[in-house]
Amino acid sequence: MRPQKITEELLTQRMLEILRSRGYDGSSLQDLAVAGDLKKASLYHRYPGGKQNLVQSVLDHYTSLLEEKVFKILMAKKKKPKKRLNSAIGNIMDLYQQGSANCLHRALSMETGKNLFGDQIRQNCQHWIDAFETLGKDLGFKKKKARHLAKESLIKIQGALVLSNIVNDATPFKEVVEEIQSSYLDK
Amino acid sequence: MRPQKITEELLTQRMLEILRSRGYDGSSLQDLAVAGDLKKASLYHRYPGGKQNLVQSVLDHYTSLLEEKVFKILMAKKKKPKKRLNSAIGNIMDLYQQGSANCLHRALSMETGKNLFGDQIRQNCQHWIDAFETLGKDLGFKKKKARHLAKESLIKIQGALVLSNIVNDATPFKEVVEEIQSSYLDK
DNA sequence: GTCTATAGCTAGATAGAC
DNA sequence: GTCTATCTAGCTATAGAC
Repeated sequence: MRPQKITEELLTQRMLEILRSRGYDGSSLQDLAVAGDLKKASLYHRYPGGKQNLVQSVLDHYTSLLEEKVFKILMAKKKKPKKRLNSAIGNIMDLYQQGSANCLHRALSMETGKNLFGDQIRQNCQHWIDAFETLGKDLGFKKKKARHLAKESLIKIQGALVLSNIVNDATPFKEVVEEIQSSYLDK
Repeated sequence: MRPQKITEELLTQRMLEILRSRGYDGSSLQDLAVAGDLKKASLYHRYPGGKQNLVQSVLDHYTSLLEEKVFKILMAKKKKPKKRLNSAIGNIMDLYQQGSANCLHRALSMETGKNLFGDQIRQNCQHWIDAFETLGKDLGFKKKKARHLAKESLIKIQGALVLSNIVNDATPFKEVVEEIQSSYLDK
């Protein structure tokens, strides 16, 4: 077997950057191949199902990033809630590159991507809310308040990413992340 | 001169619906022509500059909708601030069809659209913040607090539209709109 | 003002050499 | 596993009839 020019892991990361900034329709196989220093045909060897298969694979990677770096940490009942929050917040900052990178969910939520990946994206959002709700309850908030804070965290992060992306300035994202952190710690 | 099959106004509205749901790259001239019951070539008669010219025209219409139905109303110093808020909020609900429709800004903010229309979209966001800040100050909030509420209104609306679109449920949008209204009226 | 026809290109996808 | 070459379908865009 001939060696890979680029590892699956690195290729996925490179393609994630293309997809989150250009969306499904805006990312051509040409673009995605170039990002991995490959030719189009090589992508079909790795992803026999074509573009949809390829993007699904990137979305799966993104999903597991969220699960590992955010949701699992927030729900790790054995650790102190405050530590969990701070750890998850740090990882969220990384995931969105301090506010300069888009959310893949948003990039794949235009009509085309919505039809292809809607269920998984919806589930990820649900897990986000569930994880933050668990954290809120562990920090002593009542269920209703915990649920509200959880939804608000998702909405504010999404909105701040949209705005930061539009104005080409990560400040809205950074401010919102701090606000979310405070909303859980100020009691 | 042969009569138009469809008015400029109605055609623009139809194309807005395509563009806000599919984005720039996801909306083909074929799609846009069909939405107005026209052929592709007819669009080139109306928009000689091609796709970019056409989308620019839709964005201009969207911009003036925001200016007329939201920003001007919020800043109409002669009327009572509470009336202005309620009127603008009602128009925002209409503009986003109670949460079932996307924001065109978001749809055009992926890489392609960002490069083509970024300046105008950025300016619209700035006007949103300025208008809500003016309202906040007129309602008696201090400048800093008014500015914060204004930014928050934009971020929450954008985030709620993303979420409502993903989960196919307008509830997040409706809740956020009510929260924003309350944040200005509860004092 | 709208249409048919078509140019020229790029998209996603496949076949087969190395 | 990666490549060159190629297919077909779709894209943006243009020319010219009515």
